[in-house]
Amino acid sequence: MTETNFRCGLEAVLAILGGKWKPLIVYHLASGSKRTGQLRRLVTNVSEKMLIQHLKELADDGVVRRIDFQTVPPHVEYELTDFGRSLAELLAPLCEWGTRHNAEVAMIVEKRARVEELT
Amino acid sequence: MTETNFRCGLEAVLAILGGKWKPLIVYHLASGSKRTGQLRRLVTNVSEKMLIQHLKELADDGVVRRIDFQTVPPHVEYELTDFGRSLAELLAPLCEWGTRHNAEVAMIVEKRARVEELT
DNA sequence: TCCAGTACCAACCATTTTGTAAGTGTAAGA
DNA sequence: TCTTACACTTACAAAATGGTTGGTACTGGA
Repeated sequence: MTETNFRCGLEAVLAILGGKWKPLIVYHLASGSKRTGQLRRLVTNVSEKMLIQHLKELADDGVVRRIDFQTVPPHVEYELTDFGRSLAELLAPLCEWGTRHNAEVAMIVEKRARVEELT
Repeated sequence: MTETNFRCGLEAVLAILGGKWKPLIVYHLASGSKRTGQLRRLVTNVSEKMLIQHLKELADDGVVRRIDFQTVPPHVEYELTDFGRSLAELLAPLCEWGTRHNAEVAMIVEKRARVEELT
């Protein structure tokens, strides 16, 4: 069995958080456990299906913990594990950068939209 | 025209670096300008087509600068802009985390591969 | 009795992303 | 003369990811 080897540490992080929604899910869980519906409202544009799927993958990978309160209607909460928290800590500087450069990035996104309209 | 609004700074970062290969491209350019072939060899598993495409997008977004030496055969180098460098700085802690947790992540990846074999 | 709420599933479909292959032009070297 | 190298393009195909819809079960409230 060949050992998985990453060229650099970044590949390892991307292997865990590389999904489209995963960084945002982990980010929102950094402030405390959340129910599925809460996450659905917090994560912009995510569909229910993809939220559930990525949560499942994050749980399988040991990044989040799923807590089923065994009630009806169902009450489920997701929280970060220690492993997940260590990942969430990495996201803080990204958030700060994004907040500082919000205007620049917004311009870039709008410029892309304009270019797309022309093609 | 509606203004692009991000729910959090992380969305802004993902809007720029969210492509599959973009974080790795920016990471490798952090150590200095590179030619296309060099990047191809450094970025694990990337196809030529996707490398070129993501480089183009990063150049369009002002993250990298493309330098054409106007020779034959062609000699082109890519380097980070100041904007790109500020992004690359964000990746350093991710690399460190990934290096520290290399073994854990490798196990996760291998466990996924085993689960996939069973389904 | 009916409806809302919750969390999730499965089937099917759509979209996006990626990969492969063949091609371009031209200087330099074999 | 032919081949190699470079960087990139285009067309087509494949794979991956994502979205929609209808469904499940069951308590509690209207």
